[in-house]
Amino acid sequence: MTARQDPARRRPGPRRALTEDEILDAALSLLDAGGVQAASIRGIAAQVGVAPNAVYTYFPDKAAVVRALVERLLGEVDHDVFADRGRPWRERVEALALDLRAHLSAHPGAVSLMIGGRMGGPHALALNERLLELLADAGLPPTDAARASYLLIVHVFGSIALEVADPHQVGPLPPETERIAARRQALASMPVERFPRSAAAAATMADFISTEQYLWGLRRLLDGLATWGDAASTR
Amino acid sequence: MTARQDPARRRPGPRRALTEDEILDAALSLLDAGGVQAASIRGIAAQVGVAPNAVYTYFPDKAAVVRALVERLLGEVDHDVFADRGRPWRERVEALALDLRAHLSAHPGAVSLMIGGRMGGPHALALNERLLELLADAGLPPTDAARASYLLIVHVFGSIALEVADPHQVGPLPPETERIAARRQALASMPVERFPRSAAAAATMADFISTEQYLWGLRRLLDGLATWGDAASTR
DNA sequence: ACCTGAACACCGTTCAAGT
DNA sequence: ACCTGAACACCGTTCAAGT
Repeated sequence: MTARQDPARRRPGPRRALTEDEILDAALSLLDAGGVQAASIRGIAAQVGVAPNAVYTYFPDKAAVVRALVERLLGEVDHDVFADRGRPWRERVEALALDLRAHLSAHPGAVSLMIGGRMGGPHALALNERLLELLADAGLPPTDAARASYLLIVHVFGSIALEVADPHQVGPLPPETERIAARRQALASMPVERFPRSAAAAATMADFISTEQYLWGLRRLLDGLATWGDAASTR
Repeated sequence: MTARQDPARRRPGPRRALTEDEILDAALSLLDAGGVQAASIRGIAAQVGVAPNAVYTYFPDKAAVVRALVERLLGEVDHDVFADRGRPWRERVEALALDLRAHLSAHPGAVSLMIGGRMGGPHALALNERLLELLADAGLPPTDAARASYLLIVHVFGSIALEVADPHQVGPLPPETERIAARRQALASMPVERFPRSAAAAATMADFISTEQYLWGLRRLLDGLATWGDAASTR
């Protein structure tokens, strides 16, 4: 994804005016400011002060830019917060989940890009590796750890994807208090007679801090893994 | 989303040449054949034999077409398979989850459209209502049912989103055997020394039928809900 | 009311040319 | 090797005009 040239033999022409990182900086700032559609090749080029097609000197196509950007964001996750083997494994999973969520929510526009691709770069794999180590520490045999890690990944990315799924807004997620107010307002348009339970559920959920629901789900999931692990060990 | 005209007072001009459903048919066939980018307003118009801007007589903008399409797909889910209150609630949840998965996997291109929006139409709400009824039957108090239903929705849509996340392919998902072969082939490019656990996990998971992993995760999740429900009832 | 042709302001990507 | 201008084949959407 990175170094294309070995810094030896590069004879003619000007040195490159840009770095791949500068291009990704521009892409990310456009993504944050204007959402997915604002992060165009032409927009990036304009931002870094270059002709649109110059970007193709650094990346073969737009998909490569997106992959590199996703990789960079995943690389920002701090592994230390859940690498501490002294703490209970459930706490470590929660720390990882919260850290991932914090990083992804900071760039709502990037979430759909992550889900849209395969997330198979080195940083993605490194995170997966840590999660599998963690589940091995928890006592899960390798096959179960594999399944459990995938389940956890689905929860983390699925939760955040549904959370940021609001095409109206661009830019950073508004503070939680504003989002509660917006949800409450949306309730008014819900036909209560036809969908009484959904209306009641929406009214209840509107007040939840999103992080609360995220962690609640994660804990139910960990409960499921634990009971099943226990059942397996007594089999 | 539908009827814009009451069939009274419509005096001048030609009767409308199309129906909203014909437009959605075209959108869906393009989506299935060529993925999200093929389902363009211009493509739809060409498919139904009309100028691009004629579509705007039926829908205010592309987002409205997408919303209507999502609603239609969600409306195709058969409520009977999980409405039977005689069966155990876990079986009913599994039936719903499998049915939803079958419908969504039939149109891989539509998955990102569903996650990208709010899914707040009548059919989406009707499904949510059924799920909440089901969880109430299971004995969950309303607040817990609300949280649990959201958790289940995250699992269903998150699983399918990650599953179809392969921008290379368009059209229907290949049969499971082909996908296993593809996953096995992708393993070759994984750096085993750097990511031993991920490599082993990928090797294991490659052989799993996806439906198997989907149901495995769902059951862990239901286990978590059950233990927690029990704990709550003994509180 | 519904459809059309033409246009506007965008895309991603390619190609030939300059240095 | 890197960048440019120009072009190609697309988008979604709007507008004035026809019936």
